[in-house]
Amino acid sequence: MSQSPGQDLGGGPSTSALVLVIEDETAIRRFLHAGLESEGYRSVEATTGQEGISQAATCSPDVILLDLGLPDMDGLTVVRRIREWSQTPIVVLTAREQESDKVQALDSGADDYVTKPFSMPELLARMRVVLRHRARVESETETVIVRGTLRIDLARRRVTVEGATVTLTPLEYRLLATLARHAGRVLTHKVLLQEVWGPSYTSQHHYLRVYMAQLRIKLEVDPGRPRLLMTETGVGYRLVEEAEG
Amino acid sequence: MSQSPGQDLGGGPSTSALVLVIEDETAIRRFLHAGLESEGYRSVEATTGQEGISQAATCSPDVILLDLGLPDMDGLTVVRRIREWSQTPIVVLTAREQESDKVQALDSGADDYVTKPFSMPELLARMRVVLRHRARVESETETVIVRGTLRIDLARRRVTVEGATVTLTPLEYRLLATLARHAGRVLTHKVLLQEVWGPSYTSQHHYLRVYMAQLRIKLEVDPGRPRLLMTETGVGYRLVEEAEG
DNA sequence: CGACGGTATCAAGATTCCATCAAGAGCCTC
DNA sequence: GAGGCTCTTGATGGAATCTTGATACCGTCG
Repeated sequence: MSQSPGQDLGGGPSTSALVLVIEDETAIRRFLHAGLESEGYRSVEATTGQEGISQAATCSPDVILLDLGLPDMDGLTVVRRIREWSQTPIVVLTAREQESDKVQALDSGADDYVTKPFSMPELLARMRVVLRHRARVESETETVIVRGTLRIDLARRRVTVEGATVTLTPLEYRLLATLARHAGRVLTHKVLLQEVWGPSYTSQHHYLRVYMAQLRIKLEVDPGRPRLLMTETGVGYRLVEEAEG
Repeated sequence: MSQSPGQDLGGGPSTSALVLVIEDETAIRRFLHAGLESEGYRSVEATTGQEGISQAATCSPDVILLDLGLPDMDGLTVVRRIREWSQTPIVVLTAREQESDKVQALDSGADDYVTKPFSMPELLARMRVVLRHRARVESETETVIVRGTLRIDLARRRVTVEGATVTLTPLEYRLLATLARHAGRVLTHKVLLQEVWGPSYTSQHHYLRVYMAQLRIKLEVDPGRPRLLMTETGVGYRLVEEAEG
């Protein structure tokens, strides 16, 4: 069952998986680099969260190894930022062994959590797991969604209406981004609450109402008659599939 | 990004995820059962590998928790046997912390590996990870049923007649979706009521009549002479197998 | 023909769900 | 600590949906 990084799904000549390593400590970075190389993976490195996020966008890696303890920004934020537009598997790599850290990272969108000191064989095995998931679902979500005058750029985290930038609060943006990532489909109240607020808020339907209203005020031409953010009574909400006339 | 025990696109009254627990030690089984129940998961239990494998086949769980140290057979074998025909996520649960065990289990097809003593919150978080993978796969599988001018897109929860979207109430949709999932077959009153309204409504035949009439008004060309939603007098209802001329 | 079991249709409460306004709490900046 | 922004929470009216009862239909059988 074990699967080599050089797995070739009928593509080009040498398609070894590309690993993005986001890690500030040089020693560990070298260690990882050596281990990955010996298994035939190609790797790209970043030493800050900012750099990591932009690398994730530009070099479209097959898997991301992320140290939570970066100097410039919170690791969880890095996970969430990447998840806003990318489904690339993320394996978190950290010295923190606290249960709450693990839960938070996993709920933020990480696919696995390995605590230092970790063993390279185990890390590699866990990478194979997330890679074989990915092999099954090779889907690239588009990063720019346009619906009429509304434009959502998930990678740049920018929302414009008729060309003018709309400033959204963090929660407003997350809600909109979640809907945008699944544009055209209904997302249930529960799913939305869980993705935007977290697993323990699944019954706070009220939050959704307030924030959907807020988004409509900022995005819709006539907030009373939404044409973009539709409500599916008793089920949830939906961002329209196509711009309508 | 996390996924709750109950993602529900109108599939039924209360669809919480089903967890198969394969564990021989009673104490741990109880502990797991309690933890799962408090999060709203339903669970099924097996105490041997054999039993576990057959349960995995019969009750089609959403995720499997598997103890590697079963009395009757090797845990790895259980993983492999299940993987021969099923993609259901498997989280391995064991006292063995040896690196080689982990690697073997993961490479055999397990999706995660948690060592005892484990914390329930962490286990639940890891379950959410594998469940949301699964949810993504499922939501991207297109299931579209076409009968003449009627088109039912189960993934998008969208119904159109001659291209025009028909707005259905939650109950209307659930009823239609249930019929559509078993298209061609007769569903008895009892089954329909149970799937759509819940187990305690199996005698409310009246509801069915009202809602079938409603669906026919919205979907049929001539509601008085149904060509799609057929009545099987004394038995139940049926969505026609093929579009008829 | 008339009764009967099962079915279809209609419409009016009852209930649930949704949009909106607004005030208070928490947090960060200055 | 003042001010601004954001998030949480409560209250309210209104819309959509569900439930329920009354009534008409339709074929079968006595």
